[in-house]
Amino acid sequence: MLRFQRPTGTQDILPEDQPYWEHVTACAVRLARQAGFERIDVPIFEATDLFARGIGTATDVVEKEMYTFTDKGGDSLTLRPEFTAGVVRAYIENGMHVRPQPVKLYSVGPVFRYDRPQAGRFRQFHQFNLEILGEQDPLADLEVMTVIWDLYATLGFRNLSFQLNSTGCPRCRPGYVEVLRDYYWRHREEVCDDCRRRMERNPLRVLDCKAEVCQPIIEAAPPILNHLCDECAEHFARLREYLDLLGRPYTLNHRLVRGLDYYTKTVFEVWAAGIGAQAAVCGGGRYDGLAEVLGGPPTPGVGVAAGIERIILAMKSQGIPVPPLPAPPVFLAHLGDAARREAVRLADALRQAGIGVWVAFGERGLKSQMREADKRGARFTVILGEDELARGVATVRDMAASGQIEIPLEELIPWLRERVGP
RNA sequence: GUGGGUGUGGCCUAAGGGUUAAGGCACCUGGUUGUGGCCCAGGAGAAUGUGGGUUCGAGUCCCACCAUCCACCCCA
Repeated sequence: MLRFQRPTGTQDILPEDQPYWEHVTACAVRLARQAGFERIDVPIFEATDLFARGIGTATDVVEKEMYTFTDKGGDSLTLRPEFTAGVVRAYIENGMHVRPQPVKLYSVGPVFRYDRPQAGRFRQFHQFNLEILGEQDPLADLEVMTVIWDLYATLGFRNLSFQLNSTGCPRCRPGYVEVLRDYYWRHREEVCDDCRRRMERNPLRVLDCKAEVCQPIIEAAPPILNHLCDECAEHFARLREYLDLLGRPYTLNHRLVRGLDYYTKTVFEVWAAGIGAQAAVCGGGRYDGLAEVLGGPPTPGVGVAAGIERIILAMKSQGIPVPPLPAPPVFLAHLGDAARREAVRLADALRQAGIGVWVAFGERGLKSQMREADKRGARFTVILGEDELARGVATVRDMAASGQIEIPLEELIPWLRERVGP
């Protein structure tokens, strides 16, 4: 009977899964750097109010998914449910508006949401995050999209679906919301209870409703794209023009509205098949009003967050392979006290020389040590016994070829370095 | 927060209400002096999620709780 187990919705990422994590994050970081993004690390917890104001009090994330606690000083803190609010806070707090604009930042790490876990959904999960701050050019929108796009392509994905929409800005959205309200008012008897409530609190979200009865209503609803102001329409048109220029296929989805309040203009998600009902592997968009809401100078911004667990799930489901992590190529077996002392010295010298070594522990028979060498996947097993010691040599066995030769101890390092060296 | 499925060694699986809960994988040790994989032998490892109840008797039936999985909601 286990005394302790991991908290609900968390997971242990075991060694056998690490090749996926290593590969995904390494690819993501490489692509981000290549496009000029610099790394920023922000705290895992922040003032609760930062998220409440940044994400929006009417959102599910803030209403019911935050891990909030009071610390010993009486401050209300919250484990970050996303990166953007913290990154924008850091931009403001560190006066990054005086740097050459825009500032392009990436982050990787855990985020936390109190949800009921299910396939592809966890309470602690990990995101790879990109933000471009201080730039209103739709080229910035394009760039976060293409870096993410290239990440999926580099990883080897096929059949991903890019969903794109524009949700307007404070100038045009209120007008559209009115049009939508009128429309829903006329259909108030036909839509679900949730949507009647949504019309009051968070009108755009009705477009996202999955209820059967609402589907025909949504289909016939006035699309927001017909109600964008000139600026938003122009922005969206240029973004689409660039996407077409690059030949990046996407699906216009006028129902895509996103759960966070801060989005303006561009919103997008990428969906993957085969990972359960939670198909979104990333989501993002533009948030031109966020910096001001957080007390900073007016600063346009656009960003994206990719869920690493979901990427890995989708890779496994699609059978996408990842390179193995390097393990020590040399296993050092020893027999007897004197040989063990020499083995300790030798292992130290090999590692100093940059050669990875696994040294056998304990006093065991050679058979046992050979079995271990095999399981550890060593390319060479170096055997040091009394015999070898007396003659100043080591037996080196090539595990795959099943052949072995003796090498004088003083030649061992160069001999191995030549074959497995750094 | 709601609904459904599932809980037997580390993992997978067996046990028609009736002996000391069986097997496979993995793990460890041997199979002549110091040699891995295949094979063989042996070993260690579980009071069957927890607590009640029904019964002469419960891994098996009932209830509750917990955990987990899937789905709703929402999202990464």
